[in-house]
Amino acid sequence: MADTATQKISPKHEIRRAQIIACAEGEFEKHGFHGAGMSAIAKACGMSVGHLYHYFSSKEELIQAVVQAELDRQACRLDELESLPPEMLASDAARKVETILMHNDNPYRTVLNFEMLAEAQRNPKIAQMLQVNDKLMRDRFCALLISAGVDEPEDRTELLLAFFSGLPARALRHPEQERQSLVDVLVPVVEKIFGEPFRKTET
Amino acid sequence: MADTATQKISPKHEIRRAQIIACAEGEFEKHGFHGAGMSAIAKACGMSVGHLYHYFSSKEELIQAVVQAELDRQACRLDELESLPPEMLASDAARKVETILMHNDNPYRTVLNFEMLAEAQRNPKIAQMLQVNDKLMRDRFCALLISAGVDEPEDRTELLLAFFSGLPARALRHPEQERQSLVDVLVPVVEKIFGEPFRKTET
Amino acid sequence: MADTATQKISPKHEIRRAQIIACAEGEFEKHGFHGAGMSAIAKACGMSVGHLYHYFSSKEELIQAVVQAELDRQACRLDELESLPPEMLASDAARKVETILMHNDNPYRTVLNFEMLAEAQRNPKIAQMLQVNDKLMRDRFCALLISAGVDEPEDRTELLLAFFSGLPARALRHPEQERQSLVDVLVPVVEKIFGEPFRKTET
Amino acid sequence: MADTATQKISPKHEIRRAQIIACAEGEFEKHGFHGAGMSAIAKACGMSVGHLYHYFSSKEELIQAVVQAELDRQACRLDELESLPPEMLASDAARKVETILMHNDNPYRTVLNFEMLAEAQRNPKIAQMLQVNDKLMRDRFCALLISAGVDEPEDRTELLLAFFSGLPARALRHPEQERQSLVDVLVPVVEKIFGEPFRKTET
DNA sequence: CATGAATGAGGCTTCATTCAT
DNA sequence: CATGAATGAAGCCTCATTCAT
Repeated sequence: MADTATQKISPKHEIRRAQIIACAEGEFEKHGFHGAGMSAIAKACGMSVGHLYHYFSSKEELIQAVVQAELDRQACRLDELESLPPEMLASDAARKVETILMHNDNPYRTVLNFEMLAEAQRNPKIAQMLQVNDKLMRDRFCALLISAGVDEPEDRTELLLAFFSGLPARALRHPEQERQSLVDVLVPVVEKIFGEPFRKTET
Repeated sequence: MADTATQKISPKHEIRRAQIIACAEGEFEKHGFHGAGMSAIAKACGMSVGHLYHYFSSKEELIQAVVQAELDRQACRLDELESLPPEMLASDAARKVETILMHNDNPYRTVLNFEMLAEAQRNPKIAQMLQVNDKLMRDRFCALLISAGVDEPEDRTELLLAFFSGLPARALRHPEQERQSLVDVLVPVVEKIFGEPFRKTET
Repeated sequence: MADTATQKISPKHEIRRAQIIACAEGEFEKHGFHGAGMSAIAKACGMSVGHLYHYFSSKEELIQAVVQAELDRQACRLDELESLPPEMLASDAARKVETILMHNDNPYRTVLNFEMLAEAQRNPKIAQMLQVNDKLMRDRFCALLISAGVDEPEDRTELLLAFFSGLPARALRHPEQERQSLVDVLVPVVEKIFGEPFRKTET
Repeated sequence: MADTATQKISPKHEIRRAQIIACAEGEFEKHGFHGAGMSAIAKACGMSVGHLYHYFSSKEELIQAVVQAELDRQACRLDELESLPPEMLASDAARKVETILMHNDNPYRTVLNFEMLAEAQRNPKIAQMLQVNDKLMRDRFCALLISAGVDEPEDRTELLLAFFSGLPARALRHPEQERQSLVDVLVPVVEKIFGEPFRKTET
C-alpha cells in the first residue's frame, strides 16, 4: 500500500515530503527519534496527524527518510573534493577541513548523527542504510585518492573516516576544546593521510 | 564510586544496586534507554517493578547509574597504561591496541556508547557526566605523556581520543572491515602520536 | 465561561467537554477527586482513556473544569434574586430558602462542595477559583442589599453566607434533623439579616 | 487480630499511638487523607512502615483515630462553657468567640475539618463518627441552654452550630476578611441566639 | 519491639495509528 | 487533499500491605 521506493512522482507530493522531512528532522534533533511524537511532528509541519500518514505510512518510514536525507547531505561533502584537480587534493582537503570547523556553528551535526548510530544498533534497516552509504562514500573517496596517485587508498580512507567520525564524539565530551587548537592539530594529520607514506615498515 | 546523593551504605543494598545496574545495562543495550521499559528491567532482575524503585528512585537515576558504570569501566583502561614504565609507553600502547582489537568480541562496546552520546544531547546531566569523565581521562593521559617526556601532551591526547572515538562509528558503518587490516593501520598511528613530533612546522 | 487557555471554539468540542464534565462530576461525587480514576471517568463517558486527554490535558484541568461548573451553578442562584423588585427581597428570599430546602432532594450538594473545599486547601488554583467566585457573589449580593436600602451590606452578606455555608456541614453531621424544623428556624434569621438592624449599638 | 476498641491498654503502647496520631495528622493536613502515604507517615514518625502496622492495622484505622482525636478536641471546647455559672453563659460565650477568633492563628482548623467532611461522604464509618460526636455535643450544649433557662434549646443549638460550621468555609472562600469586623458581627448574633427570643411568632 | 525488602495492582499519561467525514 | 476524533496498549511510577529477619 505504501511503497518506500515507488512513491508517486508527483512534484507537489515530493515537495511536501521534503518539507515534512525538514520539520521532522527538527523535532528529532530536539527530542530524539523516540522522544519526538508523530502529533508533535504534524503540528510542526502545520498539518494534521492523519494527513502526515498520507506522506509517510509509519513513523519508521519517516525516520528512514530523515536518515537518508542526512546521509545524502554527508555524501554531498565529497562533491567539492571531486571537482578539484587531483594534484591539489591534499592541500585543499586540509583547507576545507579548516573552513568547515572554523566557519560553522554546528560543524559536526552531532545530534542526528548519534541518533542515527544509536538507532542503527537496533534497527537493521537503518544499519543497512548507513552501511550502504558508507560504502558509496568510501568508494568515491578511494577513487579520489587513486586519481591523485596515492597508494593504499583503502587504508587511508578508513583512517580518515575514523578520524572524522571521532570528532563529533569529542565535541560532546570536550566541548570547551578550542576550535583553532583543534584545527592546528588536524591539518597536518589530514595532509599526512592524503599525501605521505604513513607506514614506515611493512611486515 | 559515584553517589547521586548520600545513599545509605548498606552492603546488601549496594550489591543489589550493582546487580540491577548490570541487568538494566543488558536491557538498555538490547532496546536503548528509551526502548527498554522499567517493567522489563524489573523482570530481568527477577524483581517487581515497585521494588526496583527502592533502589533507584526513577528511570533517569537508573540510566545515570548505568552510564556512570560504563564511564568507570572506560576509565579503568588507563590503569594498565599507568602501571607501565614510561619509556615503554609508546610500544606497549600500540601492542595493547592490537590486543584489544584482535582478542575481543565486542571491542568498542558500541551499543551503550552511542546510547550515551545520543542521550547526552538532550540530557544535561548525562552530558555533564561524560564531560567530567572525559576531563579525568584526559588529565590522566596527559600525565602519562608528560612522564614519558612527550611534548604537546594535550594535543596528542585530543588526537588519540578523536581516533578511538571514531572507531566505534566505523565498526557500525563498515562492519565487514577486517580487524587485522585495521590494526595494521592503527598501530603506526598510535606510535606516531605517542612518540614523534607530528607537526612539521609551527606558525 | 471559564477557559483555561484559548481553547478552540469548535461547538462539537465544547459539547463534548460539557458531557465529560457532567460524567466526571458523577464520578467525583461517588469517589472524590482523588478516588475517581481517569479510566473510570473515561468509561463513564463511553470514551477511551486516551481520548479523554484530547479534551482535558490532565486530571487537574478536568477537576478545575468541574469545580468551575459547580461554582457557576452556585452563582446562578443569585439570578432569581436579582430579578426581584427590591422591596420584595426580604420576604422572597426567605420564601426561596424554604422552597430550596423543602423541595429538593439534595439541597446542599454537599458532596462536591466539601470535595472542593478540601481540595482548595492544597491546590492553590482551586483556592483561587473559590475566592474569585466568592468575591463575585458577595459583590452581587451587596448590590442587591444596597438597592433594597439595607445598611451595612457587607456585614450582612458575610453573615448570611456564613449561615448557608454551615448548612451542608450540618446536614452531614446531623442528617436526621427535620427539614421543616430547620426551615422554621432559618426563615426568621434570613428575614432579620435582610431587613432589620442586627447590631443594637453602633460605635 | 487488631481490635479497634479493645487495644491492649499498655501505657507505652498508648503513648506511641498518640505520637503516631499526631504525626499522621500533620501529614494528612499537608497532603490529605488520600494524598498522604503510609511510608511518608512512618518516616514522619521516625519509624519503619512495618512497625506502623503494629499500632494501626490499616490506613483506614489510622484515619479513624486521627478523626476521633480531632472530634475529641472539638468536644473539649464545651468544657469551659460547662464550667461557667449559667447566668453568665450568654455574655461569656460571646466573649469566648471573640477570644478564639482574635487570638488564634488557625482558629478554624479548616484543613482536617474539610478532609473529614469530604471523607464522611464516602466512608460510612467516618460519617457515623461525626454524627455520634455531633449528637454528644448537641446534647451537652442543649443541657447548658436549659440550665440557663433558655427556651427552644434544640433550635438554638442547631442555629449556632450552623453558624460556626459555616465559618471555616468562609475563611477559605474569603480569606482577606478582617477578623475584627467578623467578630463585631458575630458577637451580637451569638448573644441573640443565647438569650433572646428569636422567633417573633410561634405557630 | 523493630526493620525494610518485597509485591503487584492501579494511578495518570502518551503514543502510533486508523477512520469517518 | 485534509481533518481530528477515537483507540487501547504501554509508559513510568506510587501505594497499602505483608513477611522474613
